[in-house]
Amino acid sequence: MNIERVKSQMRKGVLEYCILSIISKEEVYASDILATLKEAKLIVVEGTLYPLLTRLKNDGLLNYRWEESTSGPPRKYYGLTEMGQKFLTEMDTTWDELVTAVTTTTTSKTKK
Amino acid sequence: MNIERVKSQMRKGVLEYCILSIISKEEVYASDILATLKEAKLIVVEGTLYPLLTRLKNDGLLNYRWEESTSGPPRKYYGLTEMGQKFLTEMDTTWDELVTAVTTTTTSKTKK
DNA sequence: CTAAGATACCTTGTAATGCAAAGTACTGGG
DNA sequence: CCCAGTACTTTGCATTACAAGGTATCTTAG
Repeated sequence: MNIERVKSQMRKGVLEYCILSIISKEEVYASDILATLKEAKLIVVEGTLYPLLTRLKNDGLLNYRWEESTSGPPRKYYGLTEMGQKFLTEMDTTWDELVTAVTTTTTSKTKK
Repeated sequence: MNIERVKSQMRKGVLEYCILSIISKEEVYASDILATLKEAKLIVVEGTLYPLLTRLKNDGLLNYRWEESTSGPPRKYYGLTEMGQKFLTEMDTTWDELVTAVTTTTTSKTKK
């Protein structure tokens, strides 16, 4: 047990949320997402992101289009589907509730 | 993919944190913890909690003492060890950082 | 044309762990 | 003695983040 494992653990729970949120702002491809997450100190590696994007796409939350690049192979630009947007809204609520729940738990007075 | 799975997913990440926090306030036994989490809308079941408590104990973050009950089998009352308290402090920081990171990610303007 | 390097996407194997469900054990009432 | 209630434990399964390695495309240098 170490603090790194805990951080990773906490990250897991909000990864999908953050990714959907990033994609909702503009069409991006994998490296953009990695960069944005890194900026926010949410470290994620390729091996985590790609399968996750595929999963979200298979669930109908995302779609993508290929776009040529001037410096390498074509990229998959992801966008939110209507369903994805609806889902993101629900996740906003879920996140708020979680923050409230944690705050309650970690700050409430002893009862008895 | 459904919103319930996402909630469950998010919950996972903060479970240990919340449990340590609850125990830090007073010595409690499993059912107390379940009740407190339930109040905060963090649904957890026995099969999740018990192994987790055992893990935290094996990691030296918790200790416990048996206490007789007037209405059933004896109870394990858990308390934080010194190491557990230190760990909890780190988790406080980790949680704050995560909230900041998510807030940043989900509210930041489009860059480019 | 070829080789090398950069970029981008994908796959495989592993370990961790939340959860459902079932099991064990202690207590007191009828 | 049996049953209901309480408390703790165990087993099997499914999910999934991550590390590591693989494949494919494009550009540039020679």
